[in-house]
Amino acid sequence: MNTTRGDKPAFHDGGHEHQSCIEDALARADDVCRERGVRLTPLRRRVLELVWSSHRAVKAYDLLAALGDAVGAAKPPTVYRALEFLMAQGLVHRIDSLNAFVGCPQPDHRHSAQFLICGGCGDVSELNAASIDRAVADQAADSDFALSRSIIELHGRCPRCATLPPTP
Amino acid sequence: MNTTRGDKPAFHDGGHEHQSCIEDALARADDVCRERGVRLTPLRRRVLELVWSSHRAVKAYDLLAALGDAVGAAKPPTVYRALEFLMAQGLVHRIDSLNAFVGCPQPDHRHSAQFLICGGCGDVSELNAASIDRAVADQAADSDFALSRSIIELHGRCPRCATLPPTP
DNA sequence: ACGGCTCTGCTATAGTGTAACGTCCTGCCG
DNA sequence: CGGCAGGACGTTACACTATAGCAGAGCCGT
Repeated sequence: MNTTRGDKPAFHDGGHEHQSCIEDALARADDVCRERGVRLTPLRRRVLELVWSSHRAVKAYDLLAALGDAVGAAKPPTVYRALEFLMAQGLVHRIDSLNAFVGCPQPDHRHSAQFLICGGCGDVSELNAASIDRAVADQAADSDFALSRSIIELHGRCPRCATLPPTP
Repeated sequence: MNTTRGDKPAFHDGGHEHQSCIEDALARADDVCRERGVRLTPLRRRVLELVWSSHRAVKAYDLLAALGDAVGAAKPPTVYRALEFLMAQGLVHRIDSLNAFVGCPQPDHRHSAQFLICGGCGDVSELNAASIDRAVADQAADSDFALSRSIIELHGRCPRCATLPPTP
């Protein structure tokens, strides 16, 4: 696992036991929803589980397909509404440059985040770099700009994929 | 006018003579295309002019509608191909969080950029803040991440719209 | 039980973007 | 001059992303 705060913060190693990532994320989600008095319904929980099924950003229609596997296929509003709830609770983030969604490892507190997006394996790693926040806030202030939301999405290659050619 | 380098870099004042913004942008585009030996065809030039018709980010299908005004309506690939060319030449940037496009005031050289996006008037201002670039590059390096493209889109309120309530 | 609320299902449609193929134009070379 | 290669544009069709609006089901406090 990673903390996004250690010496080498980002990206999971290839062999990590991912099932525990999912379980941890769901447990954290249960906690924050209970604390906030909001309902993590079975549908929402299932969508969150699917988002966490990898460390890649997941497309809404892929979630839709995964939901509809067994039963009659789910419809778009179903998954979009679940995602809307999960985003409102900070349980998932939307990656605008991919039209896709990724689980948040730290849903317990509001935070601005930055995302490292690997063009090789597709894995997304969330940073919470105070230095970037500070530089952004300073620049906004210099322009008398009242900042409300920062979208910072950094594309490139994770350490494991660094050797491959740049296939954007 | 603004330079994005002065004391208060960003955002145009309300009363500026915008026609000269358009003309300047087209003149710069003519220059860089001639220098690079690429063809700024009438269609591409017209699309660029439409992108520059305001300082807001323009949606592809709005361009499409504007193009089709008089004659038979243009089709999506027409405008997307023109935009693809203009982006390849650095003449416009895509704002991923808006699915929209904005003219680049400095197409003559490659640069990473940050965008201030006002939720009030919709105007977009391009920054080229070395301090943000540096913070981002440092964080990427800390994660052994080979950075190739930075998407930094900052939403908030420009100075003139700062007084209004936050209507995202 | 009742009324109000939230959550979910469903239909339909809006909005965004691309694949694939054909034609024409332009610049180049023999 | 004639032919050719590549780029630019037109057109059709389609894929993907997202939301509006309404109906029914379940939960919850009174």
